[in-house]
Amino acid sequence: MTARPNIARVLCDRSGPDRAFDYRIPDELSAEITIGSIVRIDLHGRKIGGWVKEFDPSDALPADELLPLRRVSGSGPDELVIGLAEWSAQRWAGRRSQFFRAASPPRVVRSIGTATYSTLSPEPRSPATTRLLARNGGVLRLPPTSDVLPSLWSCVERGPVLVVVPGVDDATILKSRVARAGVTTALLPHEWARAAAGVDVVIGTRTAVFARLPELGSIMVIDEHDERLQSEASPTWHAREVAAERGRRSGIPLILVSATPTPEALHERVIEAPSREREITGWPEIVIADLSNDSSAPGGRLSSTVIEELRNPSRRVLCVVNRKGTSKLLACRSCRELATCERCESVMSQPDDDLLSCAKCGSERPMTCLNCHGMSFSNLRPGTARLVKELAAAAGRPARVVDADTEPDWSSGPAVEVLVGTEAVLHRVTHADTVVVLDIDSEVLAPRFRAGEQTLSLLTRAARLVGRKADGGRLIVQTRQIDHPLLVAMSRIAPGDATEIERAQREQLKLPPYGAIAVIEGTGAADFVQSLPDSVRVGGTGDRRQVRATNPEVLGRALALGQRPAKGRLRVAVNPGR
DNA sequence: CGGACAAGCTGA
DNA sequence: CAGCTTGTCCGG
Repeated sequence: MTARPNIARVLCDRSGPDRAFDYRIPDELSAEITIGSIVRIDLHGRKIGGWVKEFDPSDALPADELLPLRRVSGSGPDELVIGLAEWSAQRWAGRRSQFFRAASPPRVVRSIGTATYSTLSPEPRSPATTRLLARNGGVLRLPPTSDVLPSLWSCVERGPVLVVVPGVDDATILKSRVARAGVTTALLPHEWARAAAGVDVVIGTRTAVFARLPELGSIMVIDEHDERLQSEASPTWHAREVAAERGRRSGIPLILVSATPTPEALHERVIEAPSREREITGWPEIVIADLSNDSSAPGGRLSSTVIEELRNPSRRVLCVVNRKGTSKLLACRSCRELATCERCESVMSQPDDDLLSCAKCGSERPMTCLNCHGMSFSNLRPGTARLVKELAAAAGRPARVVDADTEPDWSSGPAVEVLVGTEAVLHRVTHADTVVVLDIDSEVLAPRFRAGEQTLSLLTRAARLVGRKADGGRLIVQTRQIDHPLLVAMSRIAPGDATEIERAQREQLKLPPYGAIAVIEGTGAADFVQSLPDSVRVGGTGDRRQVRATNPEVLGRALALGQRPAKGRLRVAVNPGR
């Protein structure tokens, strides 16, 4: 143990400067303070929180010229995680305090308990994962219906594992399965202190990648292709990339698990793919339905393949409609009747809390449903409302929209309802016999560089919902581009080929991971990009600019040098998801 | 972010 | 030129 520190360099929390200031450590606090401690400080006459990130820095003022620390509030991230947070702030051009907060417990932790490791090493294990671990990690391509548990057990054999999953529900389910096997676990962020003390398996969503852990044998990122692993808000940090950096810093392997790995995952990594036979049995039947020369559809939105499926009353069919357009329709929450105008029958909007108004003729009425006198309305996308009628007519059985307000269960009547929803429905409904993707083209052709990646992610999600072909699972994908290579590869159950198509395209266009992009938005965008060094290339006009660099490190360093406007808005999104 | 202070604006 | 508003700077 070195001499007691006299000075603490503290990074400020919340608003204010994203800067660190030095404080004198009073004698009575020196015993309990550590690097990462969460402390209270005085700054400019205000009491604020912060993190100790360094002791006795060489460029500090003499201790007697500094203000004293007020108190130590509790435990925070350790040195490894602090380094990871600082690296992330640079990589995604965000505030350090934001990442430090992600690395801190949700509630004050006064003391960290003792480790609870078990000596169990459960079976069965995954030989492919064991091989990857021996080669310092890589990509495990696992068909969507395959269980990840054997892979996790392979990791557990090596020591404590950090498992990052996309959704909160994924985390809770996995945690209970792991606990049932007699292996000790901690679920983040709630069990931050338990994880910091030491358990066999730490599970959480993307922020868990910043968890403080006393020792670690490996890291797993499950469903690496899932968009939820990336923050939608700026800074647009991605848990996969942070996990990779954490693995590098700790010298431990990272296992990326996905049925359809992204180009970022495949980049410079060893890949373990399933046998052709396991691949085929691990996916549902995938049918590509041609919409381009199929006239059986009224309105041209349903192919004969889909209509046939809809007419089979024993099959639970879930139709996914892609998000398109932003205008909204109001539908009664109780009877689902659309809010239409009594005079001109056009749709009505809701200018304030208790009034409906007609956009066409201007007439107004209270928020009441004409059909059932219900007083509560929900928003529908115009496409969805019309589509429900079309689908019900084609199916000869009722169709119902599933959104945030409706129960996701199938009706138990003589004929099962057809369910309809936007992509979010794939997270709400847990099982179906068939998923119909009504318009994959709007996904494949979307004007974003991740369009292909997101298409594959959607298909993987849908595949998991219907299950294996042997169990009746079927995935019908409607398209007007029957020859699209991505769709052809998927219909042949060759996700390896599909991910390779996507990877090669990114490489050719120098898009991530073969280059780095930042999207700069806001009134300060023009001035900001002008102030950047020559190491980056800038494009775009007005309040929306793009910055490109050869790699994320160069981009991060350049963005850190940019002049942020004193006033006006600026959003910097590095390698954004959307 | 928000307090401090300096530079600009207004009205008698 | 006092009294107020607006802008810019900076914090240990």
